[in-house]
Amino acid sequence: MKRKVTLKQIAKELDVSISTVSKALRNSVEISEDTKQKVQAFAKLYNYKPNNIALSLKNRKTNTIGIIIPEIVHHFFSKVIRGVELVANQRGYNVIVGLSNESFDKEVINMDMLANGSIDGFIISLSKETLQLQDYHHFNETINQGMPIVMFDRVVNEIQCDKVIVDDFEGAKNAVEKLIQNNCENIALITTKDYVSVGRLRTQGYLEALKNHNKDLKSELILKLDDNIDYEDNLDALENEIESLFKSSKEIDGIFAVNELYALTAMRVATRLNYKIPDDIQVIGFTDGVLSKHATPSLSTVSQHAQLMGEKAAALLIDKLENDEDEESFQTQIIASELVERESTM
Amino acid sequence: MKRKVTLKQIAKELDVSISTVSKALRNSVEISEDTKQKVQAFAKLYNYKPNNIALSLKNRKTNTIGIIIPEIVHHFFSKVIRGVELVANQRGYNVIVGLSNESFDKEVINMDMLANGSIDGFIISLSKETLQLQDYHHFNETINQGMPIVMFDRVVNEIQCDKVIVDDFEGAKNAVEKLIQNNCENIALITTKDYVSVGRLRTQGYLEALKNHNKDLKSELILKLDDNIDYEDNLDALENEIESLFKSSKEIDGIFAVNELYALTAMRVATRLNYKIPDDIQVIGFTDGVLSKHATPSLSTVSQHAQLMGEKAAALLIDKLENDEDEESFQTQIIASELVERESTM
DNA sequence: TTGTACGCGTTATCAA
DNA sequence: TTGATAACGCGTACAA
Repeated sequence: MKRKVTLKQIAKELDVSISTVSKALRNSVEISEDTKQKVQAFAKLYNYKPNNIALSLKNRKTNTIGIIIPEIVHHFFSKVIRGVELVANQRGYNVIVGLSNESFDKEVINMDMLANGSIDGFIISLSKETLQLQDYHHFNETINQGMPIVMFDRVVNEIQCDKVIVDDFEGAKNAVEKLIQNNCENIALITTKDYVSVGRLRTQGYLEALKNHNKDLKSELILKLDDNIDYEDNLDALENEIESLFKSSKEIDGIFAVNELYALTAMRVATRLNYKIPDDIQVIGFTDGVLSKHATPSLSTVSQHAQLMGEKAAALLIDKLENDEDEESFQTQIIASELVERESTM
Repeated sequence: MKRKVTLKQIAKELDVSISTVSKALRNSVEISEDTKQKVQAFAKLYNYKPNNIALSLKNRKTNTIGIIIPEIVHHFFSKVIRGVELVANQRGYNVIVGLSNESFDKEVINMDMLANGSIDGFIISLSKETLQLQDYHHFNETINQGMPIVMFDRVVNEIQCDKVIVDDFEGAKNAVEKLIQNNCENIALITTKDYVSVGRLRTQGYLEALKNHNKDLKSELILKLDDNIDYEDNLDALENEIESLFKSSKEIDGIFAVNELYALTAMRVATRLNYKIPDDIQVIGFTDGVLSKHATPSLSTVSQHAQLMGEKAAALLIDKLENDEDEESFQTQIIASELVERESTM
């Protein structure tokens, strides 16, 4: 087992100084051809590679970016990571992943672990708990220490940084207008409580669409679910909620749901109640997930272009890292959503 | 914007030496209570945290582990990451993620990027291309340089290291025996070409189950698909292949598929051909994915316990990292798979 | 009780 | 053309 070889070892072996070796390997003109050849050959033989940690310390630059997300077993977030990784790698950066698991404390701990020199900047989507507590001190502290942050998807006005978001409002509005176009008269909304920013915006998009088409807002058509409950492990509860919705208003002929699970479950409940999709009821969800495509009938969705969000976030961050001029200007990039029509709409 | 504070700055500010500060912060008995208090108060005020990079360099230990996977937008792999991250964080490690994207070259590049000091050890699942090329030099080099590797799921005998795998053979055998128990007479197998180790083992499990129950092997019941084709973007092609299978042998009443997509598509094709599931045909897939649970009918699967694999892999790696005694003994941990029965079987 | 010196691996600057 | 030195930030053995 041969340990990793260092400049020092090469220098000793060849009986030259460390700095000569360093220069020779970087092809400095200061060094004679002879020495260069000798050193380079030796280095190649022993597969010398500079130690990244030493370089990071010296350059005060790790070439690593940290991404903190609430959950990784989720298509949206894993696609974002894929996008981040793609751009990061292209530009010579590594990606270190931290999971907050929707917990404020874990978010803080993870950031603390990384903020002490391990990375050059953060890409973050807020945990639900953080959104509820509205405690953003850890972000502001990090930013104050000169470490740039790019937030995506779940963002918040209180934090001054670059942001990448999807046009939740427009996406929702377009989806609902599509349903209206398709002659839906009573469009239900299945959404989350308001503290999750994206849920709120999508709800507003729904309202706006109704307003634009002079449709009355009927409160019995809106189902606000507690996003803290993991309905994935509790499908019965979710089905019951949705069934109540159907029963409280028998004329529902369209559904817009702010996530995949709600939309899918709505389809299942509707089918069980003998509605035909899309003839009796049309459904659109807001998601980048895979379930929609494989559902029967397949579910029309508002696609969020998660991977693109990741790519943009990484590009934004790296641009900031590599532009020394620390102009304190922040931008918010908005990714256009896209309505993907499948069998659940006409 | 206050930059991160260092020992040096604190020392200067308080007019003591750097080492005094260092010792005071670590509560050394060498330092007077007075000085300690003063230093600690100051450090707290300025939120001093030791620089990880400097520590890594000094200790030649990064407390970071690298995980290289073929693909992140995939439930199996993201669950593995979740498991790795869970254990790593508990034990004070960070996780840096590299994606090979099923490419040999990217696998090598990613490992090179990380192997030069950035991490203490690797957790890896081989890319398809690596499995095909059977070129494992980069792993052996890494191991020879004293960096431990733990491989999971897609492993290979040629590499001497710790491994975590699911009992693909047993899992497949049990699944097929379940179908036999449920009175299936003609059980088809939808699998991949043999270079992917897990596909091969699952195929062998199928064969073994038939043999154990004195069933003849009918080659027309076995469909071997090219795993290099991304059927997710090419569902029609997949459906055609499977439809041919059905047509070449009309008596199929059971299907075992080595992944979720194959199983799901088989169900869809069967339904289209007017088979009733599970009455006419029963189906079992091998997967940890979400599609199975939400499919109609829901799909029975052999669960791989991906998160547990990640946890075990991380524990194995960290154990090795923290046991200085470099006994060269490698173990292979086998995770028991579990048959999850849903509506596609009786 | 405090401070000095050294080393982790690298590069840049300056001296020889 | 080559080498010595300092610096990045930290911890520790040893000296004062």
